Amino acid sequence: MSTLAPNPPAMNSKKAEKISKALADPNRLLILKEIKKTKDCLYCVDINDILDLAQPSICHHLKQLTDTDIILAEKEGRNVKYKLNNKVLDEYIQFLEALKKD
Amino acid sequence: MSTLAPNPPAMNSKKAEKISKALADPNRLLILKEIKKTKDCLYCVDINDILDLAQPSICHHLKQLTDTDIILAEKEGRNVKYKLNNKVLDEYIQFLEALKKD
DNA sequence: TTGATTTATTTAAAAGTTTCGATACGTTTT
DNA sequence: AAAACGTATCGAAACTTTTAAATAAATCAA
Repeated sequence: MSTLAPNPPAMNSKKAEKISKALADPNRLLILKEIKKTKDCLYCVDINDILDLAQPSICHHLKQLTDTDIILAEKEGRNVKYKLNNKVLDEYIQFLEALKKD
Repeated sequence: MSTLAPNPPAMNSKKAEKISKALADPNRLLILKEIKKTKDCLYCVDINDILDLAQPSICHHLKQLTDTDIILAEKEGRNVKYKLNNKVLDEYIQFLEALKKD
């Protein structure tokens, strides 16, 4: 590991702000809860049954979540499946923990 | 403890959504970081030096944070001092943890 | 009591987000 | 190849949030 080009920190205020924004919506929290329920990954197609929203709106919310990497998308034919990114969620939690520790 | 009137859960999606919203702003994250720096509590008056915002805007941001109880306000003469509410932050973190565990 | 200081509220404009219809794109099925 | 299916993008309307000027309210100092 070079001493001249250190890795950027895993989480910073800018990223934490974006993740907070991604979590700041009831529909997106519902999506995350559904992903949890599946125990593995959730198909985009199934979100239509859960949220009372038009397809472009669901797409928009999924984009907010994937853009922060809090969920990961994987294409499977014409479907897309989503799963939680534990790593990023943990980094966000560490950022929050750091607000209290001193 | 009565079995007929159980306590509401400490954290739920609605509250988590509000806290996420409160955290979803760079100025508010800066306020939280400043509170951490003070090691105890931050005076409202000092936030003017930190944020490049008019006084009513600072007041607005502090209200977003106090409304979720993520910070606690205490009046001291004509000043107000703020400190982090570890309890609520921990409850929020537990909510996030619950999104991954199954 | 008067003036200075600090915080809160009101109002309104600017900026940002959410929503959906229309439509495009990629993949599978027939 | 054509139709069907699932997802993504565009554009515009509705809604929410952020900002600050003006002003009010509360406390302190002279």
